[in-house]
Amino acid sequence: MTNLTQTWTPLPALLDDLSAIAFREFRERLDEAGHGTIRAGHGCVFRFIHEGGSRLTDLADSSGFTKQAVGEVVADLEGLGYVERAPDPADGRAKVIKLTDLGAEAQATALVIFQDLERSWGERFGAERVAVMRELLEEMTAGEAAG
Amino acid sequence: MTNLTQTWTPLPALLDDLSAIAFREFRERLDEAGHGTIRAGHGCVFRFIHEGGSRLTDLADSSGFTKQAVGEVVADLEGLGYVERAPDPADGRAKVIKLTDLGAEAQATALVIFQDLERSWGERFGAERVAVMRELLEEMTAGEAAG
DNA sequence: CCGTAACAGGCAGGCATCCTGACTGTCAAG
DNA sequence: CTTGACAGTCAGGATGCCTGCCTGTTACGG
Repeated sequence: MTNLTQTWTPLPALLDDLSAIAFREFRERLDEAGHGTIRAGHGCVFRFIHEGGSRLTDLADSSGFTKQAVGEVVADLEGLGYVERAPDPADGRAKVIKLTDLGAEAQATALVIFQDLERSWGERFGAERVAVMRELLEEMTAGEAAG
Repeated sequence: MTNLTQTWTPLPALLDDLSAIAFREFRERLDEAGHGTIRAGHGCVFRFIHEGGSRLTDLADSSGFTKQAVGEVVADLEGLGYVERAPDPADGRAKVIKLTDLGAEAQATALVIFQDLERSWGERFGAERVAVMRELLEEMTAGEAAG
């Protein structure tokens, strides 16, 4: 699974491959935990929502998607009982999107799965090396690592 | 760009973030090289095609997409002049998909860009650490690293 | 040989996920 | 109290992938 001229695989391709493997595993475990209806696209909410609630526009800006796209995700999650929308008392235009108890539980479960997966990788491939990779990834993504 | 509860970002999310940054940079340079019409989805051909030509089914199996999806990509690349389809002399059912000279040139250019990008990352973030990441990624993706 | 299963490829249609554009209602500055 | 900016939503469209079905070819068991 990865070739080009059978010799050398570009790093971005490796990143994608590993990401796909990881997310497949992640969703499997999330399903076992009873949250099988959560899809990858829902991450733009779970990943960026604030403790006290977030506005749609904030989620859109943070995730890089449009308001419409995130709005659809939020409507979906609302129907599934993971978030709820309430009018913002401070601004009549806005609505505050908050995780429900179920949503918070799912988010916490997801966090545990991710942490467990990383720990597991450390055991199999070397905690030191995985730590190096994490640190590097954090640095590179922090400052728009292009170039 | 990357939060969850503002504290810790799952590795798969970091992988995706970096991948997105890298591919954006990649496409920009590929565009400068005169291959701006090549899209991400075309990778399933450029990445897995064999030197002497490949069958559609092989490309589909290697890339993990369906024959129909890859077929569409191949038709697209054929229209752009990057590949050509010829009947397989050994099997009347099959067709051999081969890179044209233009396609080979594009593939080579892409390879150089990826190598250059990786070298550049090494300079900015430490060649040693980037090498560790590459090695780790290769190991993890080689054996279906889940678990 | 021949009939049948397996296979390569392609056509049609569907669905999910994202987008742009246009709109309503609310806020804030003059 | 008018005007411009902004929050959110509705409508429509592009894309990229899928499943289902079909044709033509090959390979194998009788």
